[in-house]
Amino acid sequence: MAAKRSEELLKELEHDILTGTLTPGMKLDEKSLTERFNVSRTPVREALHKLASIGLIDILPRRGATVRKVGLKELIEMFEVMAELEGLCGLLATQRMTNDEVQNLRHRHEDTYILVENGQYDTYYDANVLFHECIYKGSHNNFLAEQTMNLRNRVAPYRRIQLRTPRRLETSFAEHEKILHAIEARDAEQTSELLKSHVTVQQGSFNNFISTLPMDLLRDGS
Amino acid sequence: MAAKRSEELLKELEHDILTGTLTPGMKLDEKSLTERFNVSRTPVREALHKLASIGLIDILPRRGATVRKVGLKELIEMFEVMAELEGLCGLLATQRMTNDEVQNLRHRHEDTYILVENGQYDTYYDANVLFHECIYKGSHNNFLAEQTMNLRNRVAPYRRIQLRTPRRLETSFAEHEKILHAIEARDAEQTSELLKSHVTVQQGSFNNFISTLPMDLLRDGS
DNA sequence: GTGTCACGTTTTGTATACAATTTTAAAAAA
DNA sequence: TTTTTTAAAATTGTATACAAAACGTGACAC
Repeated sequence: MAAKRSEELLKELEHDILTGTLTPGMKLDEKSLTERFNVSRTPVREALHKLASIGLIDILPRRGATVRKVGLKELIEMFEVMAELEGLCGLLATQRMTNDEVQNLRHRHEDTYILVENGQYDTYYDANVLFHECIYKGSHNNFLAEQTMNLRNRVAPYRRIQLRTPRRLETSFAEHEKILHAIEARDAEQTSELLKSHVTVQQGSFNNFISTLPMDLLRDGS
Repeated sequence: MAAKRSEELLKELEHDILTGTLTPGMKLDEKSLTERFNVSRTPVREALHKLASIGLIDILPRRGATVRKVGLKELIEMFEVMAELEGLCGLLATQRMTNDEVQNLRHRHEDTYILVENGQYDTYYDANVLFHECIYKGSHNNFLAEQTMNLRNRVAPYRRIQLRTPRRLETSFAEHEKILHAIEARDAEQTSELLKSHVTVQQGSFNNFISTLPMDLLRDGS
């Protein structure tokens, strides 16, 4: 897109936020970043502004940038939208995926079984992302796929928390199996419903998710 | 958000694109903009980058910025997502709007009747936007409302074209009446369905919309 | 006449200098 | 001790200067 250097910064900072190296609330002052990346303030500012418009950081006039803290209300709102987009992806994917694509998805799914058995949380998390991205792309609606991934990234800092919930992996794997089954049966409506609930409530309830969130990651007054 | 000056530029340029003063494909070179707004290149570049991340313009490395030309395929994809978001807004709004909010919406709707009778296209267009924004906000999901408005803005340059389709105003007004009726009846499912179809196919068919699009607004190969 | 290469111009990407505002810190007064 | 004021320091917003890459023009060769 834009400059080469500023694009690198963007990717790196985005990665840091998504993986939790930079947690919500942290300050990002320009000077430190210029030193860290050995560039001038100009590309740093461009990267920051891009992050801001993606929604990953907040920039207040004359007060610098901070990793975005999302209020509880907004987080719930985001999941509400996320569920709908994910459901639409599933609906369209079920109608539009070729048999080859479905088969590919099944293989990808079955390959993750070993990770569940060994309890490899981090690796499973990445594989999980890929599984869902396969469905996004399966919708054959590129714009939708990108929007959904963007939103997924935006809530990622908060999802990673709930990684180590007991039996989380087994539950996720079982739900994936059901979703895959619905796709193979070409039951679009059921795929959509399964995905909508899979996104947020995963296993038990949304309450579990909320309860396990460290409060300091949320905006004050939540 | 960011700087005061660059924020003004952003708004003004966005307005120009949304109203059609700047049409898809036009080049936006930095020098002209610095002269037009009497500022240096720095705020100009910031505004351009923001527009790029909103999706209204394209920035190619070392090749400048152009008002975004959306391919036909992508345009269809965007409307597919738009319909879903609009439908979700309607679904939630029907469940969550207070009686006062519904009443307010009805008044707003009835006020537009005079515009239909007089064939005041431009004024009706604005009123139409407000009507829909009322529903967005009625979802009581601020994040969803913003996302929907953003997407609406992104396709706005292409919607404005079809303004003068014969009997477009009457049809739109009648559909609004039906939507409003479903909301008043608290029939969330019907509201959602009505809105989904209202967004795109308006009156006859999506084909009509596609057919009336000036081809030079679309990317090559569409 | 057409195609290609070279040079000059234009435009973008980056760095740095300057201006303005906010934060902080300390000092003075209550 | 606490609060308020004030000034210095640090940080952000803007402008300009410099570097590098792309575009256009023109000349030369075929």
